[in-house]
Amino acid sequence: MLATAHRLRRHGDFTSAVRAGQRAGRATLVVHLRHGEADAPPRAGFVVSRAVGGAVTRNRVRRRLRHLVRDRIDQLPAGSMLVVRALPAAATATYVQLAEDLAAALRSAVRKTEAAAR
RNA sequence: CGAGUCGACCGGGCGGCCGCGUCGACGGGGUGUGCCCCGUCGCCGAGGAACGUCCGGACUCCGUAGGGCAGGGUGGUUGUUAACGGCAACCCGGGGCGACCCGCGGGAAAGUGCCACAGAAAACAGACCGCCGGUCGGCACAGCCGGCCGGUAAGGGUGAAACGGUGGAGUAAGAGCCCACCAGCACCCCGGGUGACCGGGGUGGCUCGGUAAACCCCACCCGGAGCAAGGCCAAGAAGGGCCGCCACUUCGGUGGCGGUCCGCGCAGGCGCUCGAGGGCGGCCCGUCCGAUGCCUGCGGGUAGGCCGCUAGAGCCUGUCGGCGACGGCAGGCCGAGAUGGAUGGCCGCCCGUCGCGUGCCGGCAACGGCGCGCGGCGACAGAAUCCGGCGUACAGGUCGACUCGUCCG
RNA sequence: UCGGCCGUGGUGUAAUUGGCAACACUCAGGGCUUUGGUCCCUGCUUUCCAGGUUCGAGUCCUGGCGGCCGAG
Repeated sequence: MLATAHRLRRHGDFTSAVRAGQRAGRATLVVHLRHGEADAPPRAGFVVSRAVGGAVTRNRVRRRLRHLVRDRIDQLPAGSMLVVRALPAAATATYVQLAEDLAAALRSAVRKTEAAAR
C-alpha cells in the first residue's frame, strides 16, 4: 500500500481526476492526471475492473502498477492527482511491458497538463 | 508384476535487493491531554478449497415468538452434533467375480387426476378376432356359410404396462372352479434386534397395474431481518444528498424546475385509559405496546470517524470410551484483520516433469538406464463478522489398508 | 450481504395438463432470370451442461456453468 498521503481515498477524488484530468492511453493502461493544490503531495489511485480478470489476476495487476507508481510518485508535480486504469491486456502483459507503457503514458500526460496550464 | 477399490495428506523449497499492513517496544514532534504523525527494531501476516452462496448455527436488532388456517422445508432406522437437508453405522433395493459402489428410500386397499400412439379393452370391469352350445335361414347337406340368443377368456396381435406362473384334473368350450409346486398380498403366532427389519410356522381371499421429482395424505421442523446487523461520537436548524429534465459553459462546473429521502421546525386535525394509532412476515382469533403520542400538509438535515473485529462449538499431542461419526480427560500453543481495500514486486539457485541435442553402458535392432547442456511447463484460485457442513475447480506428488488375476518360494 | 429473472437453428421468438421441436429473418447450395431483385426447393439444433424421476423430459426434480437486473 502507498502511504496514506499519497493515496486517493474518496470516490469524488477519482471521478474528478478521471473527468477533469488529462488522459493518455497505451495498450495495457490509461492514465488520468489532474493538477491540484501546489502545497499538497501528489496522490495516486488505481482502477482495475472485472474485465481484466478474476480476483487473483486483478490483485497481481494492481500490485505491479503500485510498485511502478511508487518509484515515480516523487517525479510528479506537487498536488497532482493520478488515476491509473488497467485495460484487459494488462492481465497478460509482462512487468517490463507495464513499466514501459506507464512511463510513456505519464510523459504524455505531464506534457498535456503543462500545455493546458499555460 | 499387472488390473482395481477405499481412506488420509501435501499442494513447491532456499536465498538476494526493494516494499506493505496490524500489534508491541523505544526515540522524536504536534496537541483540543482523548490522542495523532514520523523514524528504528521485533512478532505475525490468505486457502484446501479463502470460491459458489446450497443448508445449519453463533452474534445483533425488531419485540413476544400464543392458537388456527395458509406457506416453506425434510422424508428407511438408530445414533452423532450447538444445529443441519451434514456425517457414521446398520436395514432394504440395485450394480460388480471381489474389495466396494449407487439410491429425494414415508403412504397408491383415504380420495382426485393422468397413462399420448397402437390396441377389442389402460383401471374395472368389459370382449375385437376367436372357442363352444342352442336356434333360424341358405347351399352343391356326415358338412360348410351367415344372422340372432347365450356360455367362455385358453389362444392371437398392440403396447412401457393387459388382471398371477408351470403342470394336472375338469368341461360343450373353458376358467383358482378344484389340486400340487412356485411367486406375491393381508392378518395372526413364535424367535432375534433399541429400531428399520430378518428367520420360521399358520390362516385367508385366491391375485390386488403404474405415477405422489401430479394434486394430495401422514410424521417432524420453521418468528422476521441481516455486520451496509447494531452501538457510540462528531457535524448539522443549513435550501443539503440522490435521481430526472432544461438552459448556460472556459466542458471543470453553474443555475432553474420537478420528484424522492430524513433524529428537525411550523401549521392544522385526532387522541391521552370510554384511548388516536401501531406491532405480532400473509389472513382470522387473540394479545401486546401506546401519550415527550399519532395523522396530514408545508419548509427541509446528516451520510465523517470509532467500536462491533477477531481466543474460537479453536488447533496440536497423548490417553480413555465407542464398529464408527464423535465424545471425555490431561498437557501444550496463539495462527491475518484490510477499508479505493495490506499479505507483495523483481531476480538467482534447487526440485519435479516434458522436449531437443550429446557422452557412456546394455542390446543384432527398435529401445532402455545413467550423466551433462539448452529450452518449455509447474494447477485451481485471494480473506471482508465468525464457525460447522455441502457442492464445485485443481498441474503434480506422498502414505496406508484392502480386492482380483498371474508367477515364484 | 440479500433478492429476482433468463439460457431453444447464425439472430429474434413459439411449443396447453409431460406425448412428432415450430415460425420469421439471415446465411449456404440449387432452380427460375441475359444479370440482379422477387419467387420456389433444400440445408443449418447434443433445447447451456451433468445426473435423476417417468414408458416417454425443452417442460418435472437435484447439482453445476454462464449472463442480466435490483435493494441496503
